[in-house]
Parts: sequence; structure tokens; C-alpha cells
Amino acid sequence: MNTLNTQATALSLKQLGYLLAVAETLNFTRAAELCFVTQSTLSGGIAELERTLGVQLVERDRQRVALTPVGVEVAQRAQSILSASRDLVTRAQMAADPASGEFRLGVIPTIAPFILGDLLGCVKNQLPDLVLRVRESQTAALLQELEQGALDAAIIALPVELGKLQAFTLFEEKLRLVAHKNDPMCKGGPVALREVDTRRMLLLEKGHCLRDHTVSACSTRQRNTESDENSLVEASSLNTMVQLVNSGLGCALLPDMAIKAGLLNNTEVQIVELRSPVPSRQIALVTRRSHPKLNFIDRVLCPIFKGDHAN
Amino acid sequence: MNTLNTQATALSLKQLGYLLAVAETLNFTRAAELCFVTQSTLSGGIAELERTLGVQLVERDRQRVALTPVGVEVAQRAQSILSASRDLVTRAQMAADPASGEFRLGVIPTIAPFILGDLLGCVKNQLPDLVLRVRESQTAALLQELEQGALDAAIIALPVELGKLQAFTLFEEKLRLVAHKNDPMCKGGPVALREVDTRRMLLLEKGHCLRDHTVSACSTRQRNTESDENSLVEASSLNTMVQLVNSGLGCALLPDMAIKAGLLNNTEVQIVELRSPVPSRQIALVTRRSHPKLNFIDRVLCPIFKGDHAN
DNA sequence: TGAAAGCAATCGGAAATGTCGATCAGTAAG
DNA sequence: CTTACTGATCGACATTTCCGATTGCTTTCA
Repeated sequence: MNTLNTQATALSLKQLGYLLAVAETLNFTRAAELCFVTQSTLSGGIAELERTLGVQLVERDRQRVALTPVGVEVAQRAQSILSASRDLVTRAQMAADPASGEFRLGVIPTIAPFILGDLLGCVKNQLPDLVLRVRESQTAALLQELEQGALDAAIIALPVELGKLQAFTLFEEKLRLVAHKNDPMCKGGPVALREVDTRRMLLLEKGHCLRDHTVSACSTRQRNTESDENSLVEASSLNTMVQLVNSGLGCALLPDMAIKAGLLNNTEVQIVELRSPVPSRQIALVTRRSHPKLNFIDRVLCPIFKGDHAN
Repeated sequence: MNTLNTQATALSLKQLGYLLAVAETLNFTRAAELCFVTQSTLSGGIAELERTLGVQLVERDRQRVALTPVGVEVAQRAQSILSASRDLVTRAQMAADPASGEFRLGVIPTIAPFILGDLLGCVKNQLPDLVLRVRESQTAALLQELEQGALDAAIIALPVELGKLQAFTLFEEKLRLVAHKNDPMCKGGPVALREVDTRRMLLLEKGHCLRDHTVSACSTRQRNTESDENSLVEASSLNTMVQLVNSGLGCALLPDMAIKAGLLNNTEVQIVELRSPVPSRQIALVTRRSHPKLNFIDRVLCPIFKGDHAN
């Protein structure tokens, strides 16, 4: 049983608004109009605010309404609090537009260099308010960051173990067999991939998904990836790999985009026509199922990425 | 009929608190405990906050809870808003103590110089948190400022036209007749005031209440104040008036306090004993009936002022 | 002098909101 | 497969909020 306990209610922004209105008008009735409430409500609101603070803020007899010195100070503070609140709301509502703000995109290294130029330009044109922040990492790292929320989405090659992630396929990318122009393979007609000596096939270093794709494309029989440690050389990037091929060290499977982007320019490396089935990899954009902008990603971002690739 | 109108409710500090708790714990259940509500309540609160802002602030599936980038920013802003709110409350509650803060006191010129020294010292001792800000003005000006709220209280001489003001009598102050020591009045015994030649009675300039008191004390018959424009000299202060008396220009009625304060020191002016009724004026502290600290003024401030005078 | 209008406080009832407990649904660990 | 833990959801209840009407006081105007 409370005797005197006037149970200090919590401060409310609404009441601070009432106080400001009173400070402006020095008239409860007009202040109430400003706040779109009745004089009764405003009167009660001010009274409760005073109860909460334990101070009289407004000195009022029926003729005169004036703020007490404390009231003036409280009103000033209330002003800045309400202002900050309005800022918070507008700021949040600005950010509500998924096409604005920051979007953190991860891209695997065998795609990034060949897509980024176009991509950044495209996004800048079509979504001028979106700041695209790109990070290049291998699949595993990207997926982890994605799950932790450090990335909004990632462009990778399927298949991968999608946990609670959602994948949107962007396009299918062919893998091209390349060799030095003096290589015997370049002389004849189309080659079947399984005829290629796997020991001559150059690989990227471990961790690159393209390495795994290459390995599995070259062997119908299940080959243990761990067992072929006998690869003579491992390249750390597609560029390096092309140089190796150019030196006649072997052949390689390269993503179509890389070649289209001119990776073979100024080299003596040529594409070797392959007999079907032509190997390929599925490029997808992956994000969290729970991502706030999931719809935006599906409906807006993916189409842009697809369109970009089509060009 | 609203189709989509999700009636944006106003921001509430409570909900901002919920968000901060979630940001801290990254766990709805524990966040709810922090806020002393059930998980259900907190969950709804966050949901409504998001509805208000139109943005998803917290990314949550049943396993992982994380703030979205917008959520992080909103949380930061919420932090500072809540902090400012707490400051407002504590600041107001500090000021709730009537014995702290500023107190604007007006004093009439025929009292101020003789009471202020003691008064300021007394208040400083007994109410160390009270900043006494004193203004010296004539009665009319003080009353006006009082009504406008520019002053908290005023020390004046009664009677005055109290509108919606409240007067607390402090003490009765005798008025002393003084004259030059060579004046014939100083030679004989006690003098009756009505025997004094009113034409020799020096007056303060218009506006000083002491002038009016003097005038009415000297005349039993109703004398028109306007008619005695024939006063030869008018002093603008008690000090000046003493100098005039010292020059033998006439006699004067001086407040007891002024004399006790040493106004006659180093002069040849003497007190002339008066036969009763000895004239006097009633000194009072006046404030608004609606003043927030009315109780404090009555119970604390007035006793201090009385005590101060008694010394 | 009386009537009318302006003002803030107050009160009772109606509407809105906040809160809780219980339950559901999905995931992870044992 | 069960258990434990998570956040979302629903219905019921209590509280709060809000309004309209009224009161009591004052000033203004007739």
C-alpha cells in the first residue's frame, strides 16, 4: 500500500512536446491546439511532467502563464531531446529505402577483377544513393562473414553449403580450356576434357573454388582432391596461371568472363575448343535469409547484376 | 478506410531503451530482464519501434540476433537521447530543492544599502546553495517586475496595492526625526511631529515610498501630495538627504535601519526625540501568490530576514 | 452593475495502449 | 528423438491516455 509514493512515471517525449508548446504560446488552450490534443489532455500532461520531475515548471494562475526558471531550463533540454528524436526518425526513414546507404558485397577472386569495373559503374548509374563496398575473399571466408553479418551479400560460385543462407543464381559461366598456341591440343579439332592429361592441368592454390571445379570437371571418377598434391605448380591468381600457361607449363580451365575481360591479351595462350559437355560453373549471389533487404536484393540488385553480365 | 496506413505511432523513450538493451545483450530474453518486462513485451516493443521508423533495426532468426547497420546508428542516437533525458530529470530534481538555484530579490533603495550586507552574509551561511540576486528599484518598478515574473520577491514598505501578490510582514521600522545639532529642535525635549514646520521637512524625490510616508506622517489633515511642489530641495538618496540636513537646510525623517547602519556618522546631524505616536513603516516581503516556492519563502526565507534584522 | 468570454483545473467514461502468461515454431545440443 | 532455448504471436486483463463537459476564477464589455 503506497502512502505517498507518487510512483515517478517515466519521462515521455509527448509531455516534453507539451511543455515546449506551452513555452511557445504561454497559453494552455493554444498550446493544446499545437499538439492536436484538448486543453484537458495538455493540462494533465504538464501536471504529470511536473510530478515526474518533482518541480513546478509552469507558473500559472488563470490569468498568467509563465515558465519558472527550472521550466526554462527543462524546456531548453527538451528542445534538444525532441530535435534529436526527430533526427533519429528521419535518419532511420531515409535509411529505410533499401536503395540507399551502404551495401557490403563480397566477391570471390576469380570473379572480382573481371566484373567489378562494370558492376560499380552500373550500380552507380542505376542506384546513385547506394554505396557499394566490395571485399574480395575466397568462398569460405565470404560465407563466414555473411553469417556473422559483416557482409550483406556475396557473389560466389555454386554449389556451396548454404546453411541459413539464400542463393540467387545470376548466370552460368562456361569454363574454357586454354593452352599455349604451340601446344599440340591447339592443333587439332575440339578436345574432350577427359582426354586431357590431368597432370598437365594447372591449378589455383587451395581455397579457390575454381580449383575444385577444375578438379572435378577433369575426372569422372571420384578423385581424392587431397591425393593430387603432386601438382607441380599452383598459381595464386588467374593472371599468374595465364603466365604459367604462356610459359608452356601446362594448360588450364579459365572462367569465360576472365577471358572476355582480356586476360589472354598480349600472350601466346589460346582457347582450346572443347567437346561437350562444356564445363561451367554457376555464379550466384548469396545472402542471409533474414537479411532486411532480401526483397530488394532479389528484385533489384540481382537483375542489375544479371544485366551487367549480359552486356 | 486505411489501406496500408500503419499509423506511424510516435517514438517512445521506452522503446529506445528496449533497443539499447537488445544491442547490449543480443538476446531478447535477457534484454527483457534488463528492462524489467517480459520477453513478450520487449519483442512487441522492438517490433513497434521498427514499424514506427519503417526500418528493420534488429536482424533476428531464432539463433542469431544482430543489429542492422541502421539499427546500430539508431542505437547510438537512442543512447544519447536517453542520456540527455536522464540528465534532464536529474537536473530538474536537483533544482526541485527550493533552497538551491537562483532567487531574484528586489529591494527598495531606502532599505537596500542598510540591509544587504548582513542579508547576503546570512543567506550565504544558512542557504549555501541559494544564489541571491538582488536588484534595487523603487516600489512601483519592483511590483511590476514581480507580476511579470522577473523577480521572485521584493522587500518593500507597506501599504501597497497588492494585486495578486502576497505580503509577509517582516518587521516594523521606526522613522527618526533628525536635524542639525545646532537646530533649536535638538535643544528641547521630545518633539511632537505635528509641531514640526512641514516646510522645513526635506523629502526624497518622487517615487520613493519614504517620501509618501513622510508626507502623510507630518499631516493629520489630508494634505494633497501634489500641492506641496514648493519643497525647496529634493534628495535622490538618503545619503544626499543627510548631507542636506547637515548643511542646516532642514530636518528629515530617516528610517531607523539607515541610522543604525551609521548614516549619521561623521556628520553633525542628530536624532530628535519624538513624542508618540512615533511614525513607522511596515517592511514586508512581497511575492506572487502563485510562486512555486511560496512555502519556502514563508517558512524559511522570511524568518531568516527577520532574524537578520533582529541582530 | 451585470453579462459574456477567456482561461486552466477537474472529473467520469470511453478508447487505446502496455503488459503478461501461455503457446507456437524453429533450431541446436544431448 | 528428446530436451532446452530462442523469438513471435495471441488473448485477457490492467493501466493509461484522451476527450467532452463542467467548474471556478478573472477580465472585458455593455
